[in-house]
Amino acid sequence: MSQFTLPKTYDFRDAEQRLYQWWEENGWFKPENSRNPDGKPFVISIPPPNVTGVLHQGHALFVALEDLMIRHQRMRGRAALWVPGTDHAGIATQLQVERKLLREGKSREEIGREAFVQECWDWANKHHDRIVGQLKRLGASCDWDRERFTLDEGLSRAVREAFVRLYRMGLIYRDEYIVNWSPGLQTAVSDVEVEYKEEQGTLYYFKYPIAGANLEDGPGQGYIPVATTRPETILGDTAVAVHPEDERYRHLIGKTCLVPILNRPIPIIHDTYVDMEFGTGALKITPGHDPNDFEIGQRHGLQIINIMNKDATLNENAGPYAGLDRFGARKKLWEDMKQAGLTIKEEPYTMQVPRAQRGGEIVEPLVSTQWFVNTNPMAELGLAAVRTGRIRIIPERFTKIYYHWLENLRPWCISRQLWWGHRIPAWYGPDGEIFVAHSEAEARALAEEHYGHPVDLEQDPDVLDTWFSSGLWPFSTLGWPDDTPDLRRFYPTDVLETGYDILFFWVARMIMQGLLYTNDIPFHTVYLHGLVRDEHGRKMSKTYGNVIDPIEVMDEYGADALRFTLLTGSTPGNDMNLSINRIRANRNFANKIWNATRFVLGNLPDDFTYRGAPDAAALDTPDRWILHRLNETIANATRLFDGYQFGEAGRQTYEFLWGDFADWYIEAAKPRLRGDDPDPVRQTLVYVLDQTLRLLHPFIPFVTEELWQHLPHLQEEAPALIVAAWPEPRPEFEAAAAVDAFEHLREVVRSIRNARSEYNVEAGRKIAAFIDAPTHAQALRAMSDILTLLARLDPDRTAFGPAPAGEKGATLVVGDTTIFLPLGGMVDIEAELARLQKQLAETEKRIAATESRLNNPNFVQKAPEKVVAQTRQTLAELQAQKARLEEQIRALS
RNA sequence: GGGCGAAUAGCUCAGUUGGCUAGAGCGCUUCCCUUACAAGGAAGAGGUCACAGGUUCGAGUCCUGUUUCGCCCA
Repeated sequence: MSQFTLPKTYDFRDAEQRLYQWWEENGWFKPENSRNPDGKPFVISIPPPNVTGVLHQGHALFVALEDLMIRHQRMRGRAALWVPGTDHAGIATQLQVERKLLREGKSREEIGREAFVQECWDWANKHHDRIVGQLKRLGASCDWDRERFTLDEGLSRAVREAFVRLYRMGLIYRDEYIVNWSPGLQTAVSDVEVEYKEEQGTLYYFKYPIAGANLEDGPGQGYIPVATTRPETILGDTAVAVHPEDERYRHLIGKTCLVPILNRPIPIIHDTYVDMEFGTGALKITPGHDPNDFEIGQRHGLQIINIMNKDATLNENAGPYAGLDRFGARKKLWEDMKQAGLTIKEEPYTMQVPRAQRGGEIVEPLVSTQWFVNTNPMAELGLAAVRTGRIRIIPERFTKIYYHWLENLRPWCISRQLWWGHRIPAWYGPDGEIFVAHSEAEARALAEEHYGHPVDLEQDPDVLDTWFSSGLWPFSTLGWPDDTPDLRRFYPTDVLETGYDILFFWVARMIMQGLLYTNDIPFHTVYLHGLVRDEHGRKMSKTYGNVIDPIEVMDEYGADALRFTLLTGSTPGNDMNLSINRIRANRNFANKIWNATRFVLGNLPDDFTYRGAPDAAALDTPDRWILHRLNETIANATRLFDGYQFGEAGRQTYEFLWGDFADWYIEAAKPRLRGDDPDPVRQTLVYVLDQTLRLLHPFIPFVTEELWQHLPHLQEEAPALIVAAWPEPRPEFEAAAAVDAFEHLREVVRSIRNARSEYNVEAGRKIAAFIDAPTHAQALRAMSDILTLLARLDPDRTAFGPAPAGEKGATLVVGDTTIFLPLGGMVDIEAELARLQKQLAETEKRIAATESRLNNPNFVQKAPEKVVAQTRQTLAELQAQKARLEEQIRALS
């Protein structure tokens, strides 16, 4: 019995938990314990998940990708650090807690701010362990000692510092401005938090009466026809605008018209913004409730009338409609206008409805006093960093989107009328004077200086946009604003990996704020992944019922299967469709590796001594072939990793392990393990497996580590695969001749298997064969054990040399090798001839194509020498094959 | 309206400096429980690489245009 044994099946449930704990206990997630602790660091900051969230495939994908990069770089010898953490997710969390209170029959107003914030903390603390535990299940090799939370003391200090600095630079200001108001959430939200949905609505046409005229005088005389999708905003109109060159209305410019029902006089103005083609060509202007109108209003010095309360009911400015909600008012006003003969028509209209990203309700443009960041100077920095190549975005096409966004930035509204979040560090004096400071004490001191005596201050009740604190993440997590050892050693970070959907929300703001506060880029590479959709490309949603829950998937198929599927099924920046079938297939892959390893271990004697890379001099053709292929696979995988082509690296390694190592090398090893000198084969088996497990570890860390622990190792080897060295190709394993010989053997075996199948030879039956191989005779002879085993030939009746004349059988031509299988009556001559003719025709077709290429002087002259030589060799082989085929056809005819 | 992406086998997808007969998984057909693995093995069927031009010795890959679908921005 061997000392190297493995259970019959892989129990990932046990292994995953055990290994994760073991890695963590040994400190291998920490850069201090890497092979090269003082070497160059490699750092990723986690995109902090919502602390109260539940793991979804988006999390699974980013964990898979980032853990892959971290593990790969750790193996490459970098001091790898993955900084973990969670986000307080202002609106989302506050909504959850409010719902919880509602279930208990309470409201946040009832319990008050302090108690509510405490409830939020309890809620966050309670849910924190769940999301973190789920990240760990995926295998995330984060340094948990460095875990941060966006609301923890250190990060809160960073937020205050950032705010104070921006304020002092004049880049943060408080202003009355039109913002996106979410009536349900009772807060302002920023432009990026509004999504425009195409929805079926109505375009209402009506008459704007001209002061002193009669409606009966008709359009352009008695009234101006105007169209709107939101009639209730008529009540807040402060002008009607027409295009200065519009012949229909030109004469009305400067006149006055009357707001329907309210009869408030407003001017008729001209502005080139007006689209003469749209609607009636005349535009009602509501600066208080439309962002475009707001700007027109500013240009023309128009009055701003706010007709709406914060809960989207109308206020006293709406006259008789005060107290109605916005949609009720719309209906009632339109009815009243109908009665007054002011309406013209209604027509169905597809419009862009602004909805809150969170909650989905219709956002109301509203003028209110908020805090804003003037992002223009930061945007310039952000643009320069990418334009000069200091920061690279992968895939590259997103740089254009990034530029466009930064070039068209509007002021960023950062105040939120919420309770859960970073309180704005601004205090107001009795006369409204603003004191922005790091702390209340500092604010008091400032105030005292200002007023000459101590005064009572009141802190701004609002909190900051969650993305404001997230924007500091890469450096605030490392200790900024303090000059900590971590900040010095690990900043700037290396790669920022996240979904393309938060390029604006998060990535751009991190770049801008990072550049401004740290005088450095926060990372040199942005890697963007796509969305995970269901098998047929639909967005996963609970209402569809097509959600593939990562936890359930891991329960059933293991974390490795999920990771490998996510990693090999996607390309950067593209959405991926996830299917259970694929996950199952990759679970099978883990099982394949497990069983290949069982085979290898089962063939090692008790006294086996592993010597590392095999001695090339002691090796045979199959060994040289697999080592050559290993070299190629290592080189390709490494190159692909360096180019962020992780999926392709994984697929190629998969193909190598399954298609080359398991299907051919192990099969070829079987007879040789029973031979005189099995040691080189054993060394090669262990070595190739060891190296392949290393290549696969970043993709499927659990099963590879578990198996690697069972493999024999050199004395000086690392204690765990997670900290073992990434493989490198070895020049002494280059073996073109062995590759040629073994590939030919593969072709011969396939060809015989094919013939057996075609002639319905029973799978178990061993048959005779004559193999006439001018070029590959020696190699095939040397591998005859393998050949007879794999092709199920009878060794006693397998001969090298031409077939005896007169026998009935099948003739196979592989290059210049001819194989004769004396199958007697099973074969009929007609069928044989037809098969050979078919192969001949195919061969001739390829010869013609190859010749025409070589006959083209341009090809010979312009194509790389390597390609030309390759083509010449192909042609020679094809011609040899053709000669053989013709020979056989003559013999049969 | 502007921009971007996708279109390759029945399904889901790879295919990145342009270069052997375009690959994989699943599904399908036939055979096989051969002591690593039936979650497996062997053989096989299945593709005018959306369409039309162009560049090139050579195009699934580069360029132009068209069609369909999807996304982002205004």
